[in-house]
Amino acid sequence: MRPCPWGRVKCDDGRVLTIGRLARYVGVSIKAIRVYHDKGLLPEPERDASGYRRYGARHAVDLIKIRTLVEAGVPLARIRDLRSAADDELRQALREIDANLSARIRGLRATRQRLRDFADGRLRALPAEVGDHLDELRRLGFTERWVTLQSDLWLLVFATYPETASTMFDDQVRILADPALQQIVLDYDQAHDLDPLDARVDDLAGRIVAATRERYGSELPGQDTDSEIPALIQGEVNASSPAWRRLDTLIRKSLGA
Amino acid sequence: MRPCPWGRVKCDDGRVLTIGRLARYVGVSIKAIRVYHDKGLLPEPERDASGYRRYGARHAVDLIKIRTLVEAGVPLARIRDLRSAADDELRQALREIDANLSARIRGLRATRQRLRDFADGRLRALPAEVGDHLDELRRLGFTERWVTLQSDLWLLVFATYPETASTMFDDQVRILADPALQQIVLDYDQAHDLDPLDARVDDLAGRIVAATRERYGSELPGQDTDSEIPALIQGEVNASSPAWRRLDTLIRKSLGA
DNA sequence: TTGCTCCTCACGTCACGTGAGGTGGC
DNA sequence: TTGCTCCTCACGTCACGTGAGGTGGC
Repeated sequence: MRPCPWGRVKCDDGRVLTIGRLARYVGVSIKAIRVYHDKGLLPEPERDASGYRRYGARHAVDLIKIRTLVEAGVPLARIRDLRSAADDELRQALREIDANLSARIRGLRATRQRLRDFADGRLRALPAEVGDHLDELRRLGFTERWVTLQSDLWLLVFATYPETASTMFDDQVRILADPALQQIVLDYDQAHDLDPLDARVDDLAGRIVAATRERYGSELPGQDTDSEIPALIQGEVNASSPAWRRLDTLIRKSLGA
Repeated sequence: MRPCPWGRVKCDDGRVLTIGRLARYVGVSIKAIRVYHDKGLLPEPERDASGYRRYGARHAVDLIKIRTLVEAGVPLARIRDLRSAADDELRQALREIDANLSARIRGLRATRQRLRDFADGRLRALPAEVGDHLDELRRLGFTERWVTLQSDLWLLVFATYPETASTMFDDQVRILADPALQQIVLDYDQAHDLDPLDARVDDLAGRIVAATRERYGSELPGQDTDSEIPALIQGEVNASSPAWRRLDTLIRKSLGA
């Protein structure tokens, strides 16, 4: 190797890099550099006789920092402001950016996993057991409205909570296997068209509360989850029938939820 | 738990979610959903009596897929095209997206490490040894031009190749410690102002080639690196002096590079 | 002279965000 | 009636990309 194989970077006046060389060197576009000038991220260098910008090593180093922050997802305006920030303010900002970056990496990993689930077809069709379950509902005398509702419901639950969906589904299957509980669900379905003030609504609410207490005790499931899915789904159910709406109100009051 | 705590998702006609509910549910903005409609990513649902869009579970599932692909960085136009893609084409696309995602995660990790280096001040000032080295150069009789050149050079190298910069630097220090090699570097510095055709240029080139062969044998360092930094730096050196330019040509020819 | 790089507007793009002005359900 | 959600333009924004039309060095 020659005594100074990397002995060049500057010429006589110390600024030799043209904008194109600087861009290729640091790995950003020429346009990006000009934008950084316009927005005050990178000081404009002096011009040579032809009006060309001439950059020195200092610019290259600054630009590398800027590029790194841009890659980290920091807005250009923020990067500009950080130029004039105090030292500990800068440190604090870098800590935040680091935490942000770490969150984004975790998010991308989750995204990757979800895409693999898609590729595995986990979302293209519901598990076969769900189809069997829907057929079973029809056989048991549930309305088509109820079956469709259940179909869409499980699609959503399996799509958004694949980890716990199977557990929830198995619970439903077991409920349907108990004749007394099955009857309650059938009555829930039929209550759709009742007058909200019909005594049968009150009666059904009482039976549901009792069955729920017996099955789950005082620790109601679905309360500890941080998802808003239960609330959303119940809201949609309520929207479709005044009787169902009143049923929900009564149950909610009794269970103290 | 009530027999059907998540039995709601649809009302009579099967589409109960308004755009706002759907948006909150899936975790995207209302505007984003409307954009996906406009660009053909998500089919427009039917409207209710008020002209409001009413969505079903199918839309929610589709939207979750879209959001996941968007998070993965897939352009909207691409996502739209994938809707009508054949099955194995889709699988191929998902493989590419996965590879892409993996590369982005790696990139973000590298960015994170570089930001930590910045925070540690590894770039704010050069290592102290570099400053000592520059002082040493002045003491040895190098021109200020050479010293400035070296300063900017090491700033760049340490900024872009922190891993190997120290190795390269140590090599330079050892070269300067050898009196014969030191003289060659001094002559390189002085050659800046020679006439390119001066016989001393040819002589210096010969000595550099011999010294390089002796020091590194046939295996020249810097050739195997995938970086274009050496070439860039040499280009800048050459630009500042016709004599240096000719020197580079002669050396290059002799070493067969 | 040719080809390459550079210059400065200026408009385009991508994925939305943000009112402007109006309507519909509890 | 009030407050909330929804509707449709339409323009704004962020970080550049992309010519348009012209100049300068080998």
